[in-house]
Amino acid sequence: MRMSSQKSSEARRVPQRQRGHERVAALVEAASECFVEKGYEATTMTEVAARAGASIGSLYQFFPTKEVLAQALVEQYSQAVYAELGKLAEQSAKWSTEELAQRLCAFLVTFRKRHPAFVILTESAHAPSVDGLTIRRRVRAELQALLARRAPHRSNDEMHAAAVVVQQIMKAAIAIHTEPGMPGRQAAVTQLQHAMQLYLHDVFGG
Amino acid sequence: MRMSSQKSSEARRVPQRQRGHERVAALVEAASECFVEKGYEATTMTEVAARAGASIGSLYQFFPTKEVLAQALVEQYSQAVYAELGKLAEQSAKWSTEELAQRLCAFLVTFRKRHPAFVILTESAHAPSVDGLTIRRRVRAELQALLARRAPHRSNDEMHAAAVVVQQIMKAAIAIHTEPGMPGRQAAVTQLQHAMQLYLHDVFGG
Amino acid sequence: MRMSSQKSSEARRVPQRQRGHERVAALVEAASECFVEKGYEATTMTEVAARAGASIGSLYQFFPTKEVLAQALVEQYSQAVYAELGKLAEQSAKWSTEELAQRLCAFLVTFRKRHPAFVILTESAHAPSVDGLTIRRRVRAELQALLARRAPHRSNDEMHAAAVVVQQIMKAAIAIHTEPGMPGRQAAVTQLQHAMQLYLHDVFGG
Amino acid sequence: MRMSSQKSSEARRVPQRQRGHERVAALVEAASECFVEKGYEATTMTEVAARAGASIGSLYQFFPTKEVLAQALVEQYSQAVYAELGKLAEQSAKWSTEELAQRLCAFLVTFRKRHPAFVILTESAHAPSVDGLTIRRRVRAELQALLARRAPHRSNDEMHAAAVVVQQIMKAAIAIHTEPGMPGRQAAVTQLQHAMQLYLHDVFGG
DNA sequence: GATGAATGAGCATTCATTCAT
DNA sequence: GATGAATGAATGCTCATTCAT
Repeated sequence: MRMSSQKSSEARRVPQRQRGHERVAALVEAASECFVEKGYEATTMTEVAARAGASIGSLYQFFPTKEVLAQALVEQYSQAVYAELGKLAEQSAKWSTEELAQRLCAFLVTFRKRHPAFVILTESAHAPSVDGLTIRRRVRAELQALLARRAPHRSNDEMHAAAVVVQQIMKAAIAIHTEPGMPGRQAAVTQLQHAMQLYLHDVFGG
Repeated sequence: MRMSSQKSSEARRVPQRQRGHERVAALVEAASECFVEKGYEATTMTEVAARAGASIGSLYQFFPTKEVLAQALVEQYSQAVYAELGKLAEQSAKWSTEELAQRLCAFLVTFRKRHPAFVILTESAHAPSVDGLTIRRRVRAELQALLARRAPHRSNDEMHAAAVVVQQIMKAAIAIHTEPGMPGRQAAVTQLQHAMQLYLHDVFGG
Repeated sequence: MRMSSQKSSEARRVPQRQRGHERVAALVEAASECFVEKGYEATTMTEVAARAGASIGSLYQFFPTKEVLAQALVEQYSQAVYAELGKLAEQSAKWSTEELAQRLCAFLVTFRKRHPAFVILTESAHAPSVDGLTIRRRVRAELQALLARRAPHRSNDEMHAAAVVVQQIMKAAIAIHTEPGMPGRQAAVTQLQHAMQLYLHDVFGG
Repeated sequence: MRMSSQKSSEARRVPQRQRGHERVAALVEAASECFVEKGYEATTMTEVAARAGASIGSLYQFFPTKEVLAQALVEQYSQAVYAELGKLAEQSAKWSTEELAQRLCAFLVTFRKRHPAFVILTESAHAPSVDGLTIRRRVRAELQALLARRAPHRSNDEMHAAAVVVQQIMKAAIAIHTEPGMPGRQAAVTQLQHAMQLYLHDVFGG
């Protein structure tokens, strides 16, 4: 007796055997690599399968569409961001503004190192219907909550705007880390942190 | 005897007649629209030609590959950025730090409104071999020069780092302007300007 | 020692247990639905299995190919047609020509309502190698016998030709019943019966 | 200046050069053969192209979809049926009922010999969105008009029903002609004509 | 016997690019 | 120079069938 409706074009099929789980893991890993190296559009399902040591049919067994494949990755990663962001928020209470600025600037950079496909899939404007927007908003909401604890005297609207700014600076940190062959990269990172710190000071104290 | 007839197979052919210039203009315009609407990869040469009211053969007469077409667009636009950025630098001497911050945040946003394809082609990491990197560096250099006039006591390295930060904040402004359906967008923009101002104050005065 | 264990690789395996019979019944039922809804070619083994609540492997346990599956359906139904046609022939002795015409026109229509896959699989010229021809001939033979009782003075050849005509009119009845949204369908059916009656009169009496 | 909107998935592209017309003709011819031999679903675009001596890209240049290809065939043929049916109607006035019956039975059979794909594409229930229904209705309407001239005393509804019956008998003629290896085919055809004649007599005279 | 993962040839379709007219 | 037909490798995806567990 089945319950899940398998529309073949709806959701991914969930592996039910040991072998299946391993396959899916390899597939996801391979897909991640491909997306990072060549972007969503230029990644071919054939190559993903090949890189995972699977047949094309095997790939489609679990991910009925390239889009679903990308969504699965994003889903996986976005859960991780939320979780790690939550942890950051917890610890943030005991940090100085300077340390907070530093941690925030490092956050996405570090995350991207572990899950490189996340940022690529999320930012890519013309990628799939992977809803980067939804994720960005939720991240924003978490940041807003984090900041609000430190500036209880500010309105929600003020905190939202601040969260937007902080989020953009966090993204900027990635860009600086990512740009190939940038001279004085470390100094630039430090300056960005400094800018973040100045802004946070203003938000918390002003 | 023609002057400067470029025969290197990778360069676009320069139109020799009036009619040709109109053609090229229409082609470039059509390409720009397509790239904006669907991104580099998803844009087809056939559609560009069709939208310009030209035949596919005609398009290839002037732009021997899709990549060259994109590069032509970027070339055109990048000249414009440099020029406008130069003008900004000239005028910047008489502005308060606040006004400078505001102008910098508005700069790319305004530019993008006039030339939407520029940012798309430039940012898209996996698009063509359009060298966004070169452009980014030159823009950075211009910003560095602009900032250096106000902070003569700073070293070149310090100014480079500051230019990187400023550039990133300018890009952030685009992102905020571009995100669909963002609530409190105006407040966020204002906050970003504020962050820029705080940072510039520190750079100039500290 | 099993009796009649069919090992020829093209024959379906006969289920040995209670559970197996239920399975097969569900499978056949599901297949019937699929064939009716989407035709032979468009029906996938995977969907048949899913609709029967079975796994694809289970389906192949009993029906080694898609073709065998279709043949099993046709086999099942064709036995039923022969049987029902036999009953019709028995009763036909006591009917007026008018009533006979009416019954004949209704026969396939009624049968199709109970076993919709039969006609689809049988008529579809390019479907499987289901031998619709054989069935058509046997049905024809039964009709010929039925008619011959009423027209003993006619030769076999004459009766064969008449059976062909009657059979075609019976098929026509299905078409009229099946065409979607036909206006005045009832009147058309009545007219077809009338045509059948006129023809039978001629055959029997002329 | 173009006028026709080329939606690439909408309509077929019309050839504009000599070469193009030849290609299209060859393509259509090849498609017709394939559809006849294997039916709509089993026909592959690759084979159509190959049989026409064209590349697959060339085929898609003119027929953006397999469905459009089929529709083009049907369109072409249906215009021909209407025209020939019109001619038949004109001449029918001077025919005896017997001759009319004979001509009607022969009509589709003859047509099918010249355009074998027509019937296949039109009758195939699960083919494309080729609207066999629309064509069938229009043919029916023509038949109704033809019959109405001979039976002015009949109502429209009566004539419609009669047209349905006549059309079905015409289709039956095809079936009899088409069935492989039928013994006594000629006698059967004659009987079908006879049945048609009996029916027409009744309609016209009764 | 049941299950579901694995396979890969095959299909419709796309698109950058070339070339004859 | 312009036009549009030609090309074919490449892509996303399907599905009948096999097989290890």
